[in-house]
Amino acid sequence: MGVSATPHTDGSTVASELGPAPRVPQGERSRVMRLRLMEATVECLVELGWTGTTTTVVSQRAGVSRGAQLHHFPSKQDLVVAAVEHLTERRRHELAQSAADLPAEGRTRAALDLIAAQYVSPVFFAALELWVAARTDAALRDAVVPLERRFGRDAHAYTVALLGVDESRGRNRQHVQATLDLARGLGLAASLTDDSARRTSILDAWADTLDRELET
Amino acid sequence: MGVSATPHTDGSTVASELGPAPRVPQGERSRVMRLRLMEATVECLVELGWTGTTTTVVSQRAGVSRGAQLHHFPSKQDLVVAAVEHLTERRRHELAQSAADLPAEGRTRAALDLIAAQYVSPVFFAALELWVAARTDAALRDAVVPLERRFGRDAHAYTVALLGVDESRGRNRQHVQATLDLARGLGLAASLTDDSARRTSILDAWADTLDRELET
DNA sequence: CCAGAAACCGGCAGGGTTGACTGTTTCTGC
DNA sequence: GCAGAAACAGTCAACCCTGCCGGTTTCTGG
Repeated sequence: MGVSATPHTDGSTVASELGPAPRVPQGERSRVMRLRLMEATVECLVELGWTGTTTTVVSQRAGVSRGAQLHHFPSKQDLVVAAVEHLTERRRHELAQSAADLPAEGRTRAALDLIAAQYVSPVFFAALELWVAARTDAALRDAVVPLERRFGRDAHAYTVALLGVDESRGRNRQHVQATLDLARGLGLAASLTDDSARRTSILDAWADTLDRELET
Repeated sequence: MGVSATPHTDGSTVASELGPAPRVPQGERSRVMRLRLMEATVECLVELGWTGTTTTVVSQRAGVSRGAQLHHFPSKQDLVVAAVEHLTERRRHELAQSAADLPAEGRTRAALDLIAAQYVSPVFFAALELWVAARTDAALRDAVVPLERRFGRDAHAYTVALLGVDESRGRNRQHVQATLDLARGLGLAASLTDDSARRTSILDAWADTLDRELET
């Protein structure tokens, strides 16, 4: 056979050759692999939905062999639960990050935009897939409910801070919760059709309402 | 419930036995079969979710042979699309039916209960499954979007009538839409955990707000 | 340097879903 | 009453998803 070209390395260059062994510690390799798989899972949820998120597709998209995948996540349950936790962390992170400084003028309206943005985003759509799938999947539900509860608390606290309201006064607490539930409803609507104009109009009115209804 | 008819056999009963030919016209038989299949599809969506709604399970639940099912709905697409239309009709029907007479006292709050009830119900959960699945399924989306749009219009008109508002005034239109989106968000939340107490509290506050914000 | 462990690989079997196919029964029009 | 059409029944092949398996490579501790 052609002894000639095509030695595996083909790096027929001089000597040095790079240390053939990058020498990556196992803990790090494992961490990266798991992260890649969880990220790919979330991507699949966004683009293909819950039904389209199969272990095979996830491993392909992550560029991970099926064997390696099964090594890190023995069952699909394990993978999905890890992905849910990962996703929740991402949502909480995006939440904290978006706490930009708001203008004094029209602060409420600007805050509503920040909040609504959390619910009109790929990350929310992925969570929505999990949320709906969990309704009829006991195991998934057990994983989703507590995480969502925690996220809900964070979102609530975040909204309170953004709007600068005193929760103990009047019905401020209810108004904040209504704001979040409204945002969820708007996000759900946005998942099928782009209705940003309608949404803007509703939020405009809602901001004025809040300014009148919130007790300071 | 009790699936009546099932005239199979095993009726080892006495004599008379069969009225030899019930003589049911084909059009009627076909209509009944299709209806049974569509109903079973909706039931499966509610209880098993989109993923669990397989053609096999549907045919079993409907008490229809696989052959007959495939005769009426050649592909799963056909079945689901028909079920979506059927479901939309049911939703519109429930809508119209629930227009009970409201007390003059606390009319707004009572109206909100009627509206919210539309979004905290098995029928809504079935629609939710379809809604979410349609996000990543082009064919399903084409079937769902126009129907949902029409239902949205009906729901809007219904809400306007219930609340007795003049849409042309001020931001009444936005407030009505916000009410519906809020209801959607509450329904979504209710699909995972029973939070009726929280929901009641929010609606209480929202009723008062509406009474103040709606321009007469 | 060398066991042993962990990470990684690709193929395979079992189970399930879909839709097509061949018959059989029931109705319709003449 | 009789063809022909529609409704109905049950099975089968192709396909996909999941999880397991033996084997290989890479790292870790001594």
